Amino acid sequence: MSIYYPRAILHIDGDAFFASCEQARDPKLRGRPVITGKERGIAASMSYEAKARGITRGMRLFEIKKMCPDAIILPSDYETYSILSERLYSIVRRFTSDVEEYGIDECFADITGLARPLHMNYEKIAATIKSTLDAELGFTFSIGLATTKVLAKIGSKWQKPSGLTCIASNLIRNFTSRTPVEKVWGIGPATTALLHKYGIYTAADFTDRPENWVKENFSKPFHEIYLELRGESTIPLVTAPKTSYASIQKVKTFTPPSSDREFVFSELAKNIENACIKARRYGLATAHIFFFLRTAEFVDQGAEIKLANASNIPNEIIPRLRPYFEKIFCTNKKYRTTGIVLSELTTISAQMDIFGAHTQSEKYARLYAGVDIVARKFGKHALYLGTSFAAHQRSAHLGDRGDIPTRHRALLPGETARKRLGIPMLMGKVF
DNA sequence: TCTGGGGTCCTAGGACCC
DNA sequence: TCTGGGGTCCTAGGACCC
Repeated sequence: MSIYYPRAILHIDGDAFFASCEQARDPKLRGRPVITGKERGIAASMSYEAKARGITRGMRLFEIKKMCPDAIILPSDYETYSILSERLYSIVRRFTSDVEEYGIDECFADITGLARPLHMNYEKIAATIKSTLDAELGFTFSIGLATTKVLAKIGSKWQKPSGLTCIASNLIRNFTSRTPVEKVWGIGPATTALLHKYGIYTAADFTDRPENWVKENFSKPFHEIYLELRGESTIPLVTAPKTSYASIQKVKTFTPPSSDREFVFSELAKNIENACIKARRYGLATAHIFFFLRTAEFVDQGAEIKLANASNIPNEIIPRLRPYFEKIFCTNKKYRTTGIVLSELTTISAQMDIFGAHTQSEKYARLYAGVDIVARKFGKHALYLGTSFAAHQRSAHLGDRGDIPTRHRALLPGETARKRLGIPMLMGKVF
Protein backbone atom coordinates (compact mmCIF):
# COMPACT_ATOMS: atom_id res chain seq x y z
CA MET A 1 0.00 0.00 0.00
CA SER A 2 1.46 3.35 -0.96
CA ILE A 3 -0.45 5.64 1.43
CA TYR A 4 0.94 4.43 4.73
CA TYR A 5 1.33 6.47 7.91
CA PRO A 6 2.55 4.70 11.08
CA ARG A 7 1.43 7.90 12.76
CA ALA A 8 -0.50 10.75 11.21
CA ILE A 9 0.69 14.15 12.38
CA LEU A 10 -0.44 17.45 10.93
CA HIS A 11 1.32 20.76 10.99
CA ILE A 12 -1.12 23.58 10.28
CA ASP A 13 0.21 27.01 9.44
CA GLY A 14 -1.66 30.24 8.71
CA ASP A 15 -0.63 31.96 5.49
CA ALA A 16 0.69 35.51 6.13
CA PHE A 17 -1.24 35.23 9.37
CA PHE A 18 -1.18 38.79 10.74
CA ALA A 19 -1.90 40.41 7.39
CA SER A 20 -4.58 37.78 6.70
CA CYS A 21 -6.27 38.53 10.04
CA GLU A 22 -6.44 42.20 9.05
CA GLN A 23 -7.93 41.30 5.67
CA ALA A 24 -10.42 38.91 7.27
CA ARG A 25 -11.56 41.63 9.66
CA ASP A 26 -11.82 44.37 7.04
CA PRO A 27 -13.01 43.09 3.65
CA LYS A 28 -11.92 46.35 2.03
CA LEU A 29 -8.33 45.19 2.55
CA ARG A 30 -8.79 41.97 0.59
CA GLY A 31 -6.80 41.78 -2.60
CA ARG A 32 -4.63 44.70 -1.51
CA PRO A 33 -1.02 44.87 -0.29
CA VAL A 34 -1.36 44.88 3.51
CA ILE A 35 1.61 45.14 5.85
CA THR A 36 1.69 44.96 9.65
CA GLY A 37 4.44 46.25 11.94
CA LYS A 38 3.83 49.99 11.76
CA GLU A 39 4.79 50.45 15.43
CA ARG A 40 8.25 49.04 14.73
CA GLY A 41 8.93 50.79 11.47
CA ILE A 42 9.53 47.49 9.68
CA ALA A 43 7.36 44.88 7.98
CA ALA A 44 6.39 42.12 10.41
CA SER A 45 3.91 40.36 8.12
CA MET A 46 2.88 40.99 4.51
CA SER A 47 -0.15 39.83 2.53
CA TYR A 48 0.60 37.83 -0.62
CA GLU A 49 -0.34 40.89 -2.68
CA ALA A 50 2.47 42.74 -0.89
CA LYS A 51 4.91 39.85 -1.31
CA ALA A 52 4.15 39.91 -5.04
CA ARG A 53 5.34 43.52 -5.07
CA GLY A 54 8.68 42.45 -3.65
CA ILE A 55 8.10 43.35 -0.03
CA THR A 56 9.88 41.06 2.43
CA ARG A 57 9.94 40.59 6.18
CA GLY A 58 12.03 43.18 8.02
CA MET A 59 11.90 45.72 5.20
CA ARG A 60 11.81 49.33 6.35
CA LEU A 61 8.51 51.13 6.00
CA PHE A 62 9.93 54.16 4.15
CA GLU A 63 11.38 51.76 1.60
CA ILE A 64 8.03 50.01 1.28
CA LYS A 65 6.23 53.30 0.67
CA LYS A 66 8.63 54.00 -2.19
CA MET A 67 8.23 50.55 -3.76
CA CYS A 68 4.54 50.28 -3.21
CA PRO A 69 2.82 53.63 -2.60
CA ASP A 70 -0.61 52.01 -2.25
CA ALA A 71 0.56 49.68 0.54
CA ILE A 72 -1.69 49.65 3.60
CA ILE A 73 0.51 49.75 6.67
CA LEU A 74 -1.08 48.85 10.00
CA PRO A 75 0.15 48.53 13.58
CA SER A 76 0.14 44.98 14.96
CA ASP A 77 -3.05 44.08 16.80
CA TYR A 78 -2.09 41.02 18.82
CA GLU A 79 -5.39 40.88 20.65
CA THR A 80 -7.27 40.29 17.42
CA TYR A 81 -4.64 37.83 16.17
CA SER A 82 -4.96 35.90 19.44
CA ILE A 83 -8.72 35.64 19.06
CA LEU A 84 -8.35 34.20 15.57
CA SER A 85 -5.58 31.95 16.85
CA GLU A 86 -7.95 30.52 19.47
CA ARG A 87 -10.50 29.97 16.72
CA LEU A 88 -7.89 28.04 14.72
CA TYR A 89 -7.15 25.75 17.67
CA SER A 90 -10.80 25.15 18.45
CA ILE A 91 -11.63 24.20 14.85
CA VAL A 92 -8.78 21.67 14.82
CA ARG A 93 -10.00 20.31 18.18
CA ARG A 94 -13.30 19.35 16.57
CA PHE A 95 -11.29 16.59 14.89
CA THR A 96 -8.86 15.61 17.67
CA SER A 97 -8.04 16.67 21.21
CA ASP A 98 -4.33 16.00 20.55
CA VAL A 99 -3.47 19.55 19.54
CA GLU A 100 -0.25 21.38 20.35
CA GLU A 101 -0.61 25.16 20.21
CA TYR A 102 2.84 25.81 18.86
CA GLY A 103 2.64 29.47 17.87
CA ILE A 104 0.10 32.22 17.37
CA ASP A 105 -0.38 31.14 13.72
CA GLU A 106 0.33 27.41 13.85
CA CYS A 107 -0.32 24.12 15.61
CA PHE A 108 0.39 20.42 15.44
CA ALA A 109 -2.39 17.81 15.60
CA ASP A 110 -2.17 14.04 15.94
CA ILE A 111 -4.92 12.32 13.94
CA THR A 112 -3.53 8.79 14.25
CA GLY A 113 -6.32 6.25 14.45
CA LEU A 114 -9.06 8.61 13.26
CA ALA A 115 -9.41 7.27 9.71
CA ARG A 116 -11.87 4.57 10.69
CA PRO A 117 -14.12 6.57 13.06
CA LEU A 118 -14.25 9.52 10.64
CA HIS A 119 -14.69 7.26 7.58
CA MET A 120 -11.93 9.12 5.76
CA ASN A 121 -8.29 8.40 5.08
CA TYR A 122 -5.73 10.70 6.69
CA GLU A 123 -5.25 12.78 3.58
CA LYS A 124 -8.97 13.37 3.34
CA ILE A 125 -9.11 14.36 7.03
CA ALA A 126 -6.30 16.86 6.46
CA ALA A 127 -8.12 18.26 3.43
CA THR A 128 -11.34 18.57 5.44
CA ILE A 129 -9.59 20.42 8.27
CA LYS A 130 -8.03 22.74 5.74
CA SER A 131 -11.27 23.56 3.95
CA THR A 132 -13.01 24.13 7.30
CA LEU A 133 -10.30 26.56 8.43
CA ASP A 134 -10.21 28.40 5.11
CA ALA A 135 -13.99 28.80 5.11
CA GLU A 136 -14.53 29.74 8.75
CA LEU A 137 -11.57 32.07 9.19
CA GLY A 138 -11.79 33.69 5.78
CA PHE A 139 -8.19 33.17 4.73
CA THR A 140 -6.02 30.21 3.84
CA PHE A 141 -3.87 27.72 5.74
CA SER A 142 -1.10 25.39 4.64
CA ILE A 143 -0.96 21.86 6.01
CA GLY A 144 1.67 19.16 6.11
CA LEU A 145 0.68 15.55 6.83
CA ALA A 146 3.46 13.13 7.77
CA THR A 147 4.48 10.51 10.29
CA THR A 148 6.56 12.92 12.43
CA LYS A 149 6.48 16.56 13.51
CA VAL A 150 9.69 17.44 11.67
CA LEU A 151 8.39 15.98 8.39
CA ALA A 152 4.95 17.59 8.88
CA LYS A 153 6.75 20.94 9.19
CA ILE A 154 8.53 20.31 5.89
CA GLY A 155 5.15 19.48 4.38
CA SER A 156 3.37 22.63 5.52
CA LYS A 157 6.13 24.80 4.05
CA TRP A 158 6.27 22.83 0.79
CA GLN A 159 3.61 24.71 -1.15
CA LYS A 160 2.58 27.97 0.40
CA PRO A 161 0.08 29.55 0.33
CA SER A 162 -2.91 27.25 0.67
CA GLY A 163 -1.01 23.99 0.23
CA LEU A 164 -1.72 20.49 1.47
CA THR A 165 1.35 18.30 1.27
CA CYS A 166 1.20 14.66 2.30
CA ILE A 167 4.42 12.78 3.01
CA ALA A 168 3.51 9.10 3.29
CA SER A 169 6.27 6.76 4.45
CA ASN A 170 7.35 5.72 0.96
CA LEU A 171 7.69 9.37 -0.13
CA ILE A 172 9.94 10.60 2.67
CA ARG A 173 13.11 10.46 0.62
CA ASN A 174 11.53 12.41 -2.26
CA PHE A 175 11.10 15.29 0.14
CA THR A 176 14.24 15.04 2.27
CA SER A 177 16.50 14.86 -0.78
CA ARG A 178 15.04 18.19 -1.90
CA THR A 179 15.21 19.89 1.51
CA PRO A 180 18.38 21.82 2.42
CA VAL A 181 19.45 21.10 6.02
CA GLU A 182 19.04 24.73 7.04
CA LYS A 183 15.33 24.51 6.21
CA VAL A 184 14.77 21.70 8.71
CA TRP A 185 12.93 22.70 11.89
CA GLY A 186 15.48 22.72 14.72
CA ILE A 187 18.59 23.07 12.57
CA GLY A 188 19.93 26.61 12.85
CA PRO A 189 23.05 28.40 11.58
CA ALA A 190 25.51 26.72 13.97
CA THR A 191 24.43 23.18 13.14
CA THR A 192 24.12 23.98 9.44
CA ALA A 193 27.78 25.05 9.41
CA LEU A 194 28.79 21.85 11.19
CA LEU A 195 26.78 19.66 8.81
CA HIS A 196 28.28 21.42 5.81
CA LYS A 197 31.73 20.64 7.16
CA TYR A 198 30.81 16.97 6.99
CA GLY A 199 29.58 17.42 3.42
CA ILE A 200 25.91 17.22 4.41
CA TYR A 201 23.73 19.63 2.45
CA THR A 202 20.29 18.05 2.26
CA ALA A 203 18.15 16.38 4.89
CA ALA A 204 18.65 13.10 3.00
CA ASP A 205 22.44 13.50 3.17
CA PHE A 206 21.96 13.62 6.94
CA THR A 207 19.64 10.59 7.17
CA ASP A 208 22.04 8.59 4.99
CA ARG A 209 24.63 8.69 7.78
CA PRO A 210 24.68 5.84 10.31
CA GLU A 211 22.81 6.45 13.54
CA ASN A 212 25.89 5.84 15.70
CA TRP A 213 27.84 8.48 13.85
CA VAL A 214 25.05 10.97 14.53
CA LYS A 215 24.91 10.03 18.22
CA GLU A 216 28.66 10.49 18.57
CA ASN A 217 28.85 13.85 16.85
CA PHE A 218 25.62 15.62 17.77
CA SER A 219 23.65 16.37 20.92
CA LYS A 220 20.33 14.77 21.76
CA PRO A 221 18.03 17.23 19.95
CA PHE A 222 19.79 16.60 16.64
CA HIS A 223 19.66 12.85 17.07
CA GLU A 224 15.91 13.25 17.54
CA ILE A 225 15.64 15.38 14.40
CA TYR A 226 17.63 12.73 12.52
CA LEU A 227 15.18 10.01 13.59
CA GLU A 228 12.18 12.18 12.75
CA LEU A 229 13.59 12.87 9.29
CA ARG A 230 13.77 9.10 8.82
CA GLY A 231 10.09 8.82 9.70
CA GLU A 232 10.49 7.65 13.29
CA SER A 233 8.32 9.78 15.55
CA THR A 234 10.48 10.89 18.50
CA ILE A 235 9.37 14.38 19.48
CA PRO A 236 6.02 14.19 21.28
CA LEU A 237 3.20 16.68 20.92
CA VAL A 238 2.83 18.92 23.97
CA THR A 239 -0.91 19.13 24.41
CA ALA A 240 -1.13 20.16 28.08
CA PRO A 241 -1.90 23.85 28.60
CA LYS A 242 0.69 25.95 30.40
CA THR A 243 -0.27 26.48 34.03
CA SER A 244 2.77 28.15 35.54
CA TYR A 245 5.91 30.12 34.76
CA ALA A 246 9.47 30.22 36.06
CA SER A 247 9.90 33.85 35.05
CA ILE A 248 7.87 36.63 33.47
CA GLN A 249 9.33 39.14 31.09
CA LYS A 250 7.97 42.40 29.64
CA VAL A 251 10.03 44.43 27.21
CA LYS A 252 8.83 47.37 25.16
CA THR A 253 10.36 49.69 22.61
CA PHE A 254 8.97 53.17 22.01
CA THR A 255 9.43 55.61 19.14
CA PRO A 256 10.97 58.10 19.04
CA PRO A 257 13.71 57.41 21.61
CA SER A 258 13.45 59.68 24.63
CA SER A 259 15.78 61.39 27.08
CA ASP A 260 12.90 62.42 29.35
CA ARG A 261 13.68 60.81 32.71
CA GLU A 262 10.09 60.61 33.94
CA PHE A 263 8.82 59.31 30.64
CA VAL A 264 11.42 56.53 30.49
CA PHE A 265 10.70 55.61 34.08
CA SER A 266 6.98 55.50 33.33
CA GLU A 267 7.67 53.04 30.50
CA LEU A 268 9.56 50.85 32.94
CA ALA A 269 6.74 51.17 35.48
CA LYS A 270 4.21 50.14 32.86
CA ASN A 271 6.22 47.02 32.07
CA ILE A 272 6.25 46.20 35.76
CA GLU A 273 2.50 46.66 35.96
CA ASN A 274 2.00 44.35 33.00
CA ALA A 275 4.35 41.72 34.39
CA CYS A 276 2.55 41.89 37.75
CA ILE A 277 -0.84 41.51 36.07
CA LYS A 278 0.39 38.30 34.52
CA ALA A 279 1.97 37.13 37.78
CA ARG A 280 -1.29 37.67 39.66
CA ARG A 281 -3.27 35.90 36.96
CA TYR A 282 -1.19 32.79 37.62
CA GLY A 283 -1.12 33.27 41.39
CA LEU A 284 2.64 33.96 41.34
CA ALA A 285 4.88 36.41 43.21
CA THR A 286 8.49 37.35 42.46
CA ALA A 287 11.52 37.55 44.75
CA HIS A 288 14.05 38.51 42.08
CA ILE A 289 13.68 41.43 39.71
CA PHE A 290 15.93 42.35 36.84
CA PHE A 291 15.42 45.47 34.74
CA PHE A 292 17.29 47.14 31.91
CA LEU A 293 17.31 50.29 29.79
CA ARG A 294 18.40 50.24 26.15
CA THR A 295 19.75 53.37 24.49
CA ALA A 296 19.08 54.46 20.92
CA GLU A 297 22.55 53.06 20.13
CA PHE A 298 21.50 49.62 21.43
CA VAL A 299 23.62 49.78 24.55
CA ASP A 300 22.00 48.07 27.52
CA GLN A 301 22.42 48.66 31.22
CA GLY A 302 20.61 46.84 33.97
CA ALA A 303 20.39 45.90 37.63
CA GLU A 304 19.10 43.03 39.72
CA ILE A 305 17.13 43.42 42.93
CA LYS A 306 16.35 40.68 45.42
CA LEU A 307 13.22 41.01 47.55
CA ALA A 308 13.10 39.58 51.07
CA ASN A 309 9.38 38.93 50.60
CA ALA A 310 7.95 37.82 47.28
CA SER A 311 5.55 40.30 45.72
CA ASN A 312 3.31 40.80 42.69
CA ILE A 313 2.35 44.36 43.60
CA PRO A 314 3.71 47.23 41.47
CA ASN A 315 3.49 49.68 44.41
CA GLU A 316 5.97 47.53 46.30
CA ILE A 317 8.30 46.84 43.40
CA ILE A 318 8.54 50.18 41.60
CA PRO A 319 10.00 52.19 44.53
CA ARG A 320 12.66 49.52 45.02
CA LEU A 321 13.84 49.98 41.45
CA ARG A 322 13.91 53.74 41.44
CA PRO A 323 17.35 54.24 43.10
CA TYR A 324 18.99 51.89 40.60
CA PHE A 325 17.16 53.55 37.74
CA GLU A 326 18.57 56.88 38.92
CA LYS A 327 22.10 55.47 38.92
CA ILE A 328 21.75 54.07 35.42
CA PHE A 329 19.76 56.82 33.74
CA CYS A 330 21.93 59.32 31.89
CA THR A 331 20.35 62.66 30.96
CA ASN A 332 22.40 63.09 27.81
CA LYS A 333 21.36 59.72 26.35
CA LYS A 334 18.25 58.80 24.44
CA TYR A 335 16.48 55.57 25.37
CA ARG A 336 14.40 53.35 23.08
CA THR A 337 13.51 50.29 25.20
CA THR A 338 12.86 49.31 28.80
CA GLY A 339 12.47 45.75 30.05
CA ILE A 340 11.73 43.79 33.19
CA VAL A 341 12.19 40.14 34.16
CA LEU A 342 10.52 38.70 37.24
CA SER A 343 12.03 35.43 38.41
CA GLU A 344 12.17 33.22 41.49
CA LEU A 345 8.43 32.99 41.19
CA THR A 346 6.54 31.18 43.90
CA THR A 347 2.85 30.43 44.12
CA ILE A 348 0.94 32.47 46.65
CA SER A 349 -0.14 29.35 48.52
CA ALA A 350 3.47 28.13 48.76
CA GLN A 351 4.38 31.47 50.27
CA MET A 352 1.75 31.07 52.93
CA ASP A 353 2.99 27.56 53.67
CA ILE A 354 6.52 28.82 54.19
CA PHE A 355 5.79 31.91 56.21
CA GLY A 356 2.54 30.90 57.82
CA ALA A 357 0.94 34.16 56.79
CA HIS A 358 0.51 36.52 53.87
CA THR A 359 3.87 38.10 53.17
CA GLN A 360 2.53 40.82 50.97
CA SER A 361 0.68 43.60 52.58
CA GLU A 362 -2.98 42.76 53.04
CA LYS A 363 -3.97 46.20 51.96
CA TYR A 364 -2.31 45.96 48.57
CA ALA A 365 -3.46 42.40 48.04
CA ARG A 366 -7.08 43.49 48.51
CA LEU A 367 -6.58 46.56 46.38
CA TYR A 368 -5.14 44.58 43.48
CA ALA A 369 -7.80 41.90 43.73
CA GLY A 370 -10.17 44.79 42.96
CA VAL A 371 -7.93 46.18 40.22
CA ASP A 372 -7.85 42.80 38.47
CA ILE A 373 -11.65 42.56 38.55
CA VAL A 374 -12.01 46.03 37.03
CA ALA A 375 -9.41 45.14 34.39
CA ARG A 376 -11.33 42.01 33.42
CA LYS A 377 -14.51 44.01 33.06
CA PHE A 378 -13.29 47.20 31.44
CA GLY A 379 -9.97 46.30 29.84
CA LYS A 380 -6.44 45.70 31.01
CA HIS A 381 -5.47 49.33 31.41
CA ALA A 382 -8.66 50.77 32.82
CA LEU A 383 -6.73 51.44 36.04
CA TYR A 384 -3.04 52.13 36.27
CA LEU A 385 -0.49 53.78 38.49
CA GLY A 386 0.34 57.48 38.36
CA THR A 387 3.96 56.42 37.82
CA SER A 388 3.18 54.98 34.41
CA PHE A 389 0.77 57.75 33.40
CA ALA A 390 3.09 59.15 30.71
CA ALA A 391 3.53 55.74 29.12
CA HIS A 392 -0.22 55.14 29.02
CA GLN A 393 -0.75 58.58 27.51
CA ARG A 394 1.74 57.84 24.78
CA SER A 395 0.18 54.55 23.82
CA ALA A 396 -3.33 56.01 23.79
CA HIS A 397 -2.06 58.80 21.57
CA LEU A 398 -0.28 56.49 19.13
CA GLY A 399 -3.24 54.16 18.96
CA ASP A 400 -1.35 51.17 20.34
CA ARG A 401 -3.59 48.18 20.22
CA GLY A 402 -2.37 46.25 23.22
CA ASP A 403 0.55 44.16 24.30
CA ILE A 404 1.66 40.86 22.96
CA PRO A 405 -0.15 38.11 24.80
CA THR A 406 2.15 35.32 25.89
CA ARG A 407 1.23 31.78 26.65
CA HIS A 408 4.68 30.43 27.46
CA ARG A 409 7.37 31.44 29.88
CA ALA A 410 11.05 30.66 29.97
CA LEU A 411 12.36 28.80 32.97
CA LEU A 412 15.17 31.15 33.80
CA PRO A 413 16.61 32.70 36.91
CA GLY A 414 17.06 36.43 36.64
CA GLU A 415 20.72 36.57 35.86
CA THR A 416 20.42 33.98 33.17
CA ALA A 417 17.67 36.03 31.60
CA ARG A 418 19.97 39.03 31.64
CA LYS A 419 22.75 37.08 29.99
CA ARG A 420 20.38 35.63 27.46
CA LEU A 421 19.20 39.09 26.56
CA GLY A 422 22.87 39.93 26.12
CA ILE A 423 22.82 42.69 28.69
CA PRO A 424 26.07 43.45 30.47
CA MET A 425 25.80 44.06 34.19
CA LEU A 426 27.15 47.48 34.94
CA MET A 427 26.13 47.81 38.53
CA GLY A 428 26.94 44.39 39.84
CA LYS A 429 24.42 42.50 41.89
CA VAL A 430 22.35 44.60 44.21
CA PHE A 431 20.45 43.39 47.21
C1' DT B 1 19.15 41.07 9.11
C1' DC B 2 20.96 46.79 11.49
C1' DT B 3 18.62 44.75 15.58
C1' DG B 4 10.63 43.05 18.35
C1' DG B 5 8.96 40.45 22.20
C1' DG B 6 8.44 36.55 23.62
C1' DG B 7 9.71 31.29 24.47
C1' DT B 8 12.13 25.95 24.82
C1' DC B 9 15.61 22.50 25.64
C1' DC B 10 20.26 20.67 26.38
C1' DT B 11 25.05 20.34 28.25
C1' DA B 12 29.21 21.36 30.82
C1' DG B 13 31.15 22.17 34.95
C1' DG B 14 31.46 23.55 39.80
C1' DA B 15 29.84 22.94 44.66
C1' DC B 16 28.79 19.83 47.91
C1' DC B 17 27.81 15.33 49.93
C1' DC B 18 28.66 10.37 51.13
C1' DT C 1 45.74 13.60 55.65
C1' DC C 2 45.30 11.76 51.08
C1' DT C 3 43.01 9.35 47.13
C1' DG C 4 38.99 7.81 44.70
C1' DG C 5 34.28 6.90 42.98
C1' DG C 6 29.67 8.31 42.57
C1' DG C 7 25.56 11.11 43.16
C1' DT C 8 22.67 15.50 43.21
C1' DC C 9 21.81 20.26 42.60
C1' DC C 10 22.62 24.52 40.57
C1' DT C 11 24.28 27.95 37.24
C1' DA C 12 25.94 29.67 32.93
C1' DG C 13 25.73 29.48 28.35
C1' DG C 14 24.62 27.76 23.69
C1' DA C 15 21.40 26.71 20.07
C1' DC C 16 16.84 27.13 18.21
C1' DC C 17 11.97 28.42 17.64
C1' DC C 18 7.76 31.72 16.53
